[in-house]
Amino acid sequence: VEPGSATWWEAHNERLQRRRPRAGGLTVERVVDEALLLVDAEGLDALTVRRLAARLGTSSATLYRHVSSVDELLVLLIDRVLGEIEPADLDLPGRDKVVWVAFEFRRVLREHPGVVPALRAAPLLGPNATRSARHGLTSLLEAGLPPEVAVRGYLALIDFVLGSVFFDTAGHGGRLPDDPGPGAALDDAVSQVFRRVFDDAPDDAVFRFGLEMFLDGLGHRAGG
Amino acid sequence: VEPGSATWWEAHNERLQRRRPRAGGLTVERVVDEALLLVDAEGLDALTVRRLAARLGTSSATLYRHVSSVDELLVLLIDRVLGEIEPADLDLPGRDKVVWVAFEFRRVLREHPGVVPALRAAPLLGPNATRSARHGLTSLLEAGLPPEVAVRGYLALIDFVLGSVFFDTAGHGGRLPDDPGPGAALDDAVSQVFRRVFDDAPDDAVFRFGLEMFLDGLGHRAGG
DNA sequence: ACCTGAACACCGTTCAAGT
DNA sequence: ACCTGAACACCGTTCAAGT
Repeated sequence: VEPGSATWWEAHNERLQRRRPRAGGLTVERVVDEALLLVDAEGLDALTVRRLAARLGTSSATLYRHVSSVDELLVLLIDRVLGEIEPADLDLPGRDKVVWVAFEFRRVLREHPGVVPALRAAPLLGPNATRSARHGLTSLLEAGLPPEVAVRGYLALIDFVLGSVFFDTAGHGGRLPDDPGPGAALDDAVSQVFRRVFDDAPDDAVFRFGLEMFLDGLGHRAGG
Repeated sequence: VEPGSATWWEAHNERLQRRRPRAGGLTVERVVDEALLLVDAEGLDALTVRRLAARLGTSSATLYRHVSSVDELLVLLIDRVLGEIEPADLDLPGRDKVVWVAFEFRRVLREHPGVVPALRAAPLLGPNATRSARHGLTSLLEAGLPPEVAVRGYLALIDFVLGSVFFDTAGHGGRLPDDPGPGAALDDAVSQVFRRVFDDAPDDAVFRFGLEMFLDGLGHRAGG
């Protein structure tokens, strides 16, 4: 069974309930927590079975008694991170709720930039992923959107947030060069426009702008 | 110098002009072309120096005479792929030009799904990346948007396209399970909504929807 | 029954030795 | 001057041997 698939998650949950206490006190949760600490500190490349084992005071072979492959570890890591998403306050007006959903998803991913590439490892079907999808979609429905619009809208919104975070957390200081040097590649009329706009733009100007565009468009469909 | 940075690209271009013909007939272009074939056929994980060398009939050490690291190879690979983006037809009306830009970027990435994670390796400053950024931004300016709006709009649009492609090409059949099985994680009221919408939705329904939302929002700023 | 050292088949990268 | 076999320091994963 493919780690991260619906049937895998089912089997995983059964496994968790069936387990007996171990001598070493090592649990899947502890392994995943330590993996996240490692990724946060040194990036996804630093997450190797051997290094993780060393941090936990065991050998790599021992880790395979808790996690059956690196892929499975990544799946658990992602859902662990998505668990940090907080649902929107119930009293918020509709549009503000949608804004909250977008910013919360973005905040959590930006706090753990190393895990971003791992989002591609498997579909987002873990308990925390489905919980936040439920909350997100509910927010859009409460904002007055008909179901068809809300579902497409939620998924498109997630796409936009992920794309923003993908570039923002790439670790090369953004898409524009900090130090272009003389005769740099972007040194022409178009780069003048890019530069002029960015010289005084806050870090999340593009994200806020894109989100506003999107919400304006959504607003037109709210009447449904 | 960091591969992919503006100063690196400058040095790279000089290096290309200064080079003399090699005995084996192996060039950087040939190495990058073969790398793309390999990634298209077997995914990014299959792209190793050793395997690439074998396909080119040499040893791994020899490849290091053309490309100084895997990171550099990825940077060249990305710009190679972005070179397949075709500029919008000059006669298209403004809004259609923007739609073209989004769909072209999406088309090219979907044709080479394996390279998507590598987009994070370095800023997009290669010759083909800057050329298509120039064309894209020009299209938004021609659609009647003031420069500030056009720049933010272009970057937000790229974010959205990348996010869509990121999930669509993940190789696990999308974000929703094909075979949920009995009692699957999403089997509740919200999943009913997701399912109902998706049962008859074409593959790119979410992308088209998000793009329309975004363009509607942009349209309101065109007067600026 | 649980654990794990040692091994297997791979990596990226380097460099001394060859032509 | 150009090339490259062999080595180094790593990987993920397995399994026989230990407790």
